[in-house]
Amino acid sequence: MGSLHFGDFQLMRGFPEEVVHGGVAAQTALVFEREKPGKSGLTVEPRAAMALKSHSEAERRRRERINAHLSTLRTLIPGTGKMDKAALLTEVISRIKELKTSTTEISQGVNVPADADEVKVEVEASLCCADRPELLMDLKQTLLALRLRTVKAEISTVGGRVKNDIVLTCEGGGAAAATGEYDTECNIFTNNVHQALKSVLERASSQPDFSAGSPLSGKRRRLSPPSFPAASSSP
Amino acid sequence: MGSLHFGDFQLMRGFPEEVVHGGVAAQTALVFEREKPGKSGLTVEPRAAMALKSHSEAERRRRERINAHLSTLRTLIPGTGKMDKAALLTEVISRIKELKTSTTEISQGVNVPADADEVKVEVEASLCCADRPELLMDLKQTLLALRLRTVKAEISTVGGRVKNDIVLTCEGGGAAAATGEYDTECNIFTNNVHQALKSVLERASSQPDFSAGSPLSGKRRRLSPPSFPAASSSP
DNA sequence: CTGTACACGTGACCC
DNA sequence: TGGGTCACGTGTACA
Repeated sequence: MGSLHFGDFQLMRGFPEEVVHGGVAAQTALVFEREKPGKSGLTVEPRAAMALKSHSEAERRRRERINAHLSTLRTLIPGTGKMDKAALLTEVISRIKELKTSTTEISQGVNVPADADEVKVEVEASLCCADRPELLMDLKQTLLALRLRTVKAEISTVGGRVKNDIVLTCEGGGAAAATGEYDTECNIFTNNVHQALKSVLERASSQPDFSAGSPLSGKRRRLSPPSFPAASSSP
Repeated sequence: MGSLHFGDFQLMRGFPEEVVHGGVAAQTALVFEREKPGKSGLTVEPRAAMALKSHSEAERRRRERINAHLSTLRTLIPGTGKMDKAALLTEVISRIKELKTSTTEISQGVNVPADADEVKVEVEASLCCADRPELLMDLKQTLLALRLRTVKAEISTVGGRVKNDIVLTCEGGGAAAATGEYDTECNIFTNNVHQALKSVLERASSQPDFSAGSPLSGKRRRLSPPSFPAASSSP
């Protein structure tokens, strides 16, 4: 699938392919036209000519297949439309490498056993509501008041709505997870986190809407905006 | 990099390439060797022969470049060592497609904002230790005793060591996240989870080893460590 | 005029 | 023995 709908970059490199087909090399092949019947009663030259013709046709099919695959590769990787064959393949291998590393990074990110025994407990919270100008600041200060440390944060907005995915630990909980400090520091109800986030939600609802007339019906993603993981706040 | 150390599948298809180089077509090119100086004082046939030779050489370099890239693609995708060129390209485009879809799936997995306001709080715990036969059963019962519900679990083992990544909520916490039930049910210290997992760890350590000699000395990566920009410690 | 890039046909090779 | 694949040299177009 998806092989012939492309721009036919390398097939139309001059003539409409029939003219090329009866080109120079084909004529040199027809130069051997003689009258010499084979010993088996069958003329051998027409057979040889037919074999040669089918041979060249098979080769032409092979080239078409390969070039069709190259064209689909061009559609898969953006920006390679007018590239060289070799440059296209270079881009292909770089894409495969970076995609492979990114997938393995993500999937085995927290998935490889460490060499030391350890126990880690984190709180993963997500808040989804309509976007407000001061939402991020409010959220940040609320979490700060709970003495929680932000390990990871991911924010995405679509159609005026925002979703914040946060991973939290208690202060110093990362390194102290295997020690006794963790136990004394991390006495926070998940309850507390939940209630705090609900308070953020309520405060946001009591204020005027951020995007009044939102003309965005199309999808629009926004990954990790520069504002959220701001560490230092009001001292 | 990484182009000539491969098995040289298509370059060694018969002769050692020097014999091929002086093959049939090259001899037919040398047939035009005559003595006929051009009117500008310079002989034209040797020039044409040289141009033709450099042309074929350039074409040969181009083929080598493309085939080198194809060889690196063979090294990148396992199992394509003895494949056709077209089959190799087919495998390449399928790999690119699946890698692309998997990355987008992972990255946008929990990333789309929901249509209703909601707050969700989960506990994400990970336990990393040497593998034991009864470890899983112990872990399961321990979490059950805490009235926690396992939302997601990921277990990976390497070299006799095991890592369990678990995402937990209180019983019925998933649907009741936006209601008041959640608050009354989910009064569990993350502390408690941590201590319970530590007890599992201690029970595992007091029992005979599962795989005696663990030969793991290779490097192992661990992404997303608690190295995120830490919020200011003391307000 | 000099490269560079592409498609083509052809000989050799392997099932 | 054909059908399939490969590398090669060549003709041709474009910069």
